This record gives sequence, structure tokens and C-alpha cells, in this order.
Amino acid sequence: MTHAVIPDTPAQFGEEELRQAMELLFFAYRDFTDGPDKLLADFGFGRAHHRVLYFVGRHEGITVTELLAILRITKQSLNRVLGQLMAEGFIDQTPDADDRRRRRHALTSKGRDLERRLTEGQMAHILSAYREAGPETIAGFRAVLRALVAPADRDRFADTPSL
Amino acid sequence: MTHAVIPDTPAQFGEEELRQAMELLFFAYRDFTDGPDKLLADFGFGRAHHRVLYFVGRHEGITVTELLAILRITKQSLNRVLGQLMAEGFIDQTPDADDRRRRRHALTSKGRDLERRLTEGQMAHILSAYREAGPETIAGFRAVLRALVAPADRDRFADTPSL
DNA sequence: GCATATACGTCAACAATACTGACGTATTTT
DNA sequence: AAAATACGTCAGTATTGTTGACGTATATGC
Repeated sequence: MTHAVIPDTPAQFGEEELRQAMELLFFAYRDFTDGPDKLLADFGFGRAHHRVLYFVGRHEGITVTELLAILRITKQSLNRVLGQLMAEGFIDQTPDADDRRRRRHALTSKGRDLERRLTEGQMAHILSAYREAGPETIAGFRAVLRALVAPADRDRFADTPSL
Repeated sequence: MTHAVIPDTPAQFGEEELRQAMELLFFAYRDFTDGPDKLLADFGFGRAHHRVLYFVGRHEGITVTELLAILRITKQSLNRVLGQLMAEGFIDQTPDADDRRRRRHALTSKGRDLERRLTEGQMAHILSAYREAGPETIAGFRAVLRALVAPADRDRFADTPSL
């Protein structure tokens, strides 16, 4: 007796299904990102600033090299926005104690305020989708998205053991 | 006997879970989109061209207004890329039979070729994630992403009835 | 038939975000 | 002492997006 529940659809993802998945990513991302824009505009910032603010807040003490690995942009691009955020007092920088070439970054309280205001709307958006889709869908959501992420960054997310 | 399997976590999505969901979207989208860039560069095109090519291919006969609603960009932005794609013979345009103000767009065979080459890599990426995550995760993936999409565009995707 | 609305195109100026390439400095490692 | 690493910066460019203002063709409502 094979106990498994016909798990396979034996290579059976057709083009239509794959295109729908691509479009879901496109539309979901489009609608996920268009929230904070108005608030950002008040500060003369854009999405790039939000990303930096977010990841500095998320990983206190993060270095430039680590930010570059996450954002996958050039040092010059990062430096423009990071420089502005520091110049305007949203982020500060201190040399690492052990290796003074490295600079550790953290949000100031002003930075934390802005980060929170920006992120709140997006969290509400996710929460509403979670509620609407139902709790039993979340493991699948996480599992597929995690598998879409390059291996180097997967460890950021717990492996969903099963369903 | 309550037959349900403790479905609820009664409003119990903490900030950590929501932040992970946001980051999953960020990383997954980052890695989903960075495929076709080299090929596009060979033609002097960018991602905007890919999106137009994609949706014209997907919805043969699509009008400018419909494209604008999907892409959520300005007419001027769209026209730049759409104009290039038409000028270089990837898309063609014919007036609608009933309402000659509308222009219906379709891929030429040259356009179909390029669209396919661009999309193939992305479909392979999704397929590999589907395989890795397992077939039982797909309904959840679709349900949450669909709930993230603005109501106006949800009808593009079949409602996943349950799990 | 005439006024109005719709669909599309276009000119011009500008801003955000990314890129390449070349250098320079401070610090750590070998 | 030499080489590698971490970070910053100057200069030039491309893509993709924006606002605002007009113009034309076609369709619709009265």
C-alpha cells in the first residue's frame, strides 16, 4: 500500500499555472509596495530609502557589505540613499570595535519612528491577506516563497517542516 | 466533537511573522525578476518592455487603457516602451472594429519569440520552487498572494476553494 | 447636428534609482 | 612590507517613472 496521497502531478505544472503564479507575484508585489509612497514623499524619500531603513532596523549593527548583499545594488547606489538617511539623522554609523574598517549602522529614534510608520501599513496589508486567505494557507505561502529565494538568503526564514 | 484542527491562532499574527512575510515577498520578488535582464539588454530593452511584451502576449487585443490599468503607470511612460516595441516590430496595433478610437495590440512573431525566451527562465524558476516546496503548498501560496492583490484584479485568478 | 466625453498620442521638463569605471583612504591580514 | 578588505566618492549615463499641457480622432448623449 502506498500511503502517500498522490502527491505528484508527475511534472504536471502546465504553462497556464506557471503564468498565473508569475502574475500573482507581479500583482501582489505591485499592491504590496504602493502603500508607503505618499509618506515617503513627505520626506523627499523613495522606496530605496524605505528598504535601507527597513533592513537597518531589522538588523541593528548591519554593515555596508551586508546591506549590499541583501539589496543587490551597487555601493554607489546604496551610498546615495544611506548618506541621505545619515545626513538627515535617521540612521547613525559607528565603527566596529574589533574591525574598524566596518561601520555598524542603527536607526536613530527619528529613524525608528519613520520606519514604523512606513512598515505599519504594509504589515496591515499582509495581516488582512492572512486573515482573508485563512491560517491554513500560510505554511504553503511561506514554503513556495522561500523556495523562490536564492539559497544564500533562505536561512533567513524557518523551513516549514510540512503542512 | 469539534472537528476542526485548531484553525485559528485567534488574531495571533505577531509582528515577527508579518515582517517575515514582507521579507519573503521582497527576496522572492528580487530573485524572480533578476533573470531576464541580460537577454533584455541585448535588445536595448528593460523590464518595462518585458512587462508590456508579457501582457500583450497574455491578452491578445489588449488596449492601451487596459494595459495602463494593469501596469499602473502613466500613459506617457507606457507609450515610450510600447512605441519602441512597435517601432522595432515586436508588437503591432490595429484599430478596433467597433470603436475605432481603441487600438488592439498583439505580438508579432518576432515579439512572440522574444516573449517566450524571456518568460521561459521565469517559468523554470517558478516550477523549480513548486517542485521544491511540494504540490500541497501551492493552494496556500496562491490563496495568500491572491488576497494581497487589489480586489479589482483578483478575478484574474481562480479562487482557491479550500485547501 | 452639436456638445461632450473617451481613447490615444505627444512635447517638454524633471526626479528616483540604478549602472559602469576609476580612484582614494583606512585598516586588517598575510 | 605587501596585499586584501571595507568603505567612500567623483563623473557620466540609462531606464523608468512623474507632472502638466495640448492635440486629434471617434463615439455618445441630447
